[in-house]
Amino acid sequence: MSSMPKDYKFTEIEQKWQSKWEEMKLYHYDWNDPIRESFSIDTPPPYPSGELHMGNVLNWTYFDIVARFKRMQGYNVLFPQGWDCHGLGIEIQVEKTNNIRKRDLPSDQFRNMCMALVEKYIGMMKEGLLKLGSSIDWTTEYRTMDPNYWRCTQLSFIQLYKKGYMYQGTHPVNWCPRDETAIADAEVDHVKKEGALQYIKFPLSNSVADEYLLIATSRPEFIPACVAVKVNPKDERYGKFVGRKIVVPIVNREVPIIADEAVDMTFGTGAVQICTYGDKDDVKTVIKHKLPVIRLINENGRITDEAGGKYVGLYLNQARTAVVADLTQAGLLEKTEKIQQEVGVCDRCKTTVEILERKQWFMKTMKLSTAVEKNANEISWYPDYMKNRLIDWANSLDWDWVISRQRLFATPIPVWYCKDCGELVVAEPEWVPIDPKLEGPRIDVCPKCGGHDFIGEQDVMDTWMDSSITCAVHAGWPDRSNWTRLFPASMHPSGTDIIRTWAYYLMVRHLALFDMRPFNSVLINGMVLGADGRKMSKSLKNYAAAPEALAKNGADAVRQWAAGGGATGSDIPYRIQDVEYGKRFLNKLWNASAFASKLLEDYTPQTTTNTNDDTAAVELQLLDKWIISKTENLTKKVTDSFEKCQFNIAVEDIRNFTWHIVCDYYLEAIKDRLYRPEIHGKENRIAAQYTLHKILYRILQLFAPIAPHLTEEIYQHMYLNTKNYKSIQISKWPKFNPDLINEETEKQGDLIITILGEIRNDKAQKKLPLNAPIKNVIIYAGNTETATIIQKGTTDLTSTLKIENLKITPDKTTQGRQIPSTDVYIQTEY
RNA sequence: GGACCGUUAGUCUAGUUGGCUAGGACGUCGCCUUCACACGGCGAAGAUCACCGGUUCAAAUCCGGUACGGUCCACCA
Repeated sequence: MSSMPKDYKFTEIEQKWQSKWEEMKLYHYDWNDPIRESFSIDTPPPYPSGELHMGNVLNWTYFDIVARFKRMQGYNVLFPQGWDCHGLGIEIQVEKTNNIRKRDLPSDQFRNMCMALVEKYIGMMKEGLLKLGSSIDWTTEYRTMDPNYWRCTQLSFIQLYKKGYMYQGTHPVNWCPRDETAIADAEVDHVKKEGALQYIKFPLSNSVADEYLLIATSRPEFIPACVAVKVNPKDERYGKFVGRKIVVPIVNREVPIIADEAVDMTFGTGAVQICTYGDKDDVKTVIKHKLPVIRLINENGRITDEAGGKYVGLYLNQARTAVVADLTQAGLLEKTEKIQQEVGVCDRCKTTVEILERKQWFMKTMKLSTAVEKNANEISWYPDYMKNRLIDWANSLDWDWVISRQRLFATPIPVWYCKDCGELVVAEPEWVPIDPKLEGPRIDVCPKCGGHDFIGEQDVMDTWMDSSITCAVHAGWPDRSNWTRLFPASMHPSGTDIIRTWAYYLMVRHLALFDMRPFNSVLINGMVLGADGRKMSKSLKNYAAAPEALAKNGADAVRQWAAGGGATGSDIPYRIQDVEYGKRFLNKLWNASAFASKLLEDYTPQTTTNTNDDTAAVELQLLDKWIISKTENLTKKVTDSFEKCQFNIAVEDIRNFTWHIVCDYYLEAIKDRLYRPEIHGKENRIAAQYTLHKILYRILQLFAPIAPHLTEEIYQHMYLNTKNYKSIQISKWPKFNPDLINEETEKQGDLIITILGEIRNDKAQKKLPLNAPIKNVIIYAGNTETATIIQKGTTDLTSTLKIENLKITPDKTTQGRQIPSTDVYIQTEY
């Protein structure tokens, strides 16, 4: 036992332990341990986007608590850390900060700029994770832009190609005209926008009476690409026209009028133009009715030669103005209405997404939906109801996953095309990592035509292709022969917002690659909101910077907010008061420990590493047994809460018990026994010391996963000599001991505590200090049994309350202060 | 429009299998400088547990409905 300084200086102490833990290699996964069971966390590699944010703090606190808890339970814990580097976000930022467009400079130069920015961001985020005290095994650190990770991603592509999961096709895809790339459904955001609904006359062909249909559309610029008009066959107005032809204005092309029951008769005019492609519904209609496709726009959102006529080269919004003007002039525009519409925008650059048909690479994911649902139902979800998000998403998809992107900073698709015959050459596993834009295939001639020249694939892979194989990569695939012992991962942590991407893509990739699910449980975190309950954003002025919060309050305080701020999976606001409360609790625990360490200076406990094997050498008092019983109950509750990832319950129980039961009552009650053994007896003093020593250690252990730094510091001062663990972080998690639970003792102790509180209350009402002496106290127990119980607390009552004469009688009375819902009455005389 | 979640004191929240005299925090008010801690202690006020109905000896808790809020998804041409 070494003496503890008066104040807890979190800045110094947290930093000290962060580097000491690293020196001790405390968090390294032991790849060669054949005995201990492994527990692996599929740490989602974050997208380096700048400084660590509060959302990261929440996530990493969650699974760091799990990692520390599991480690103490004796598991060989794998807590890896990677960085998901590629992506449109970085490309856009590099363009913005350097004021360039990526296609204006050599691709490798642009990619180097991206890598430099990513490295800068990784540095910032890593510093944040270290300050948070995350027990990451840094020997596992990787970047998805590293050649070795490219190799994994490309290898998985080759294997999936060989298994028939990867194919090329010309299917309409979501297209961002600004970034000139295809994007997945999951990358499309929907925003509300004010739009105009134009009512346009489409003349019927071969009509003697100049009949026309009125078409309502919010996208008149698509008229040149109109391939049909659809109506609901049940619609009395139009049913009779089905099968006839109609003339598309401006281009004067005849198109069929088709029947489709999906048409909403109440919206607009009930007659809809089908254009290739104005929206996703058009795509479905074209496929269903086998309609021709007229390509209206090209990759950068301009009108094509193919369809454009006089509008060639215009951007869509320019074309709209021109088309509307032309329609007005022709007298075909009947009216314009304002409407609220929702449009899809690119989630990175917010440009309106268009639908474009272009050759792309796809992964056959649709056929895995049943398997996704089955596996989602078989794994554990914390909280359970979140599994619906994955199942619903899998079942709602309209088409396969577009895995190709037309970008630069990404993993290349390892394929080539024969210049002569177009034959596809896919890389062999031993060729990767490889960039087909820079290198040719490692064959001499085209296997089909014998040609010598090849063109490398220009498209690259979706970033999710990198990050959706983490479970296998973390486990050691493809290099470690025994990687399957860490697969599936024990736990995959995910945010509510990325279930449909991360959890889904992990699921389909691993199912397709290995016919195995990637993880056995999912831990869900909610979003971090501003203190006002709204989404945290710099523009709303409710943004809290994580590095600042950590520097100001320390990791252990911020971690308490993250763990205790709300139920697992629910969104939690960042409330400063919560952090400050956490800070005050640390202070309380520190002071209580410093106090205890003084009182325990002359106490020599048995040296043991078995938490359940120490026994008191002396007879314990009622309150000693009472607090030990309560501590066991707490142990059970906290262990259960951690098992179920209910961190908020664990935090609250530990704090309330420590602060309001141990400090406010138990510590107050035993003070006099500890101070004055000459009055209360040496045995009584040792009993209190034994109990205090035991319960404080227990509290530190239970709290260690949440506040690792403070608990470590106290442990090192007070318990290192007797407990034989070099760190509390690897001490053996306490096992709940039902033998130490005694409900009768707890009830009796509670009665003593209630009496204590009642007499304190009496002093308060008489406006006396709590240490004011009381001359006489008579407790009327009401019966002999109760009197005997209260008798057991005599020492603690008299010493805590400074009672000079305490008389306990089994007599009944109704005079004085009643202990609520009992027959016990108290009379005091000062 | 669909799915999921929520609605508990001025504010935030706990209450997982129905037994609660509804727990805690922040804030408010009063008292106490007490020999670990004023970053403290003791105490007070403050809640018809959104609303309506049902099941039950018993409902904040279970069931049905309504209203409001949130999140995700899908969407109207």
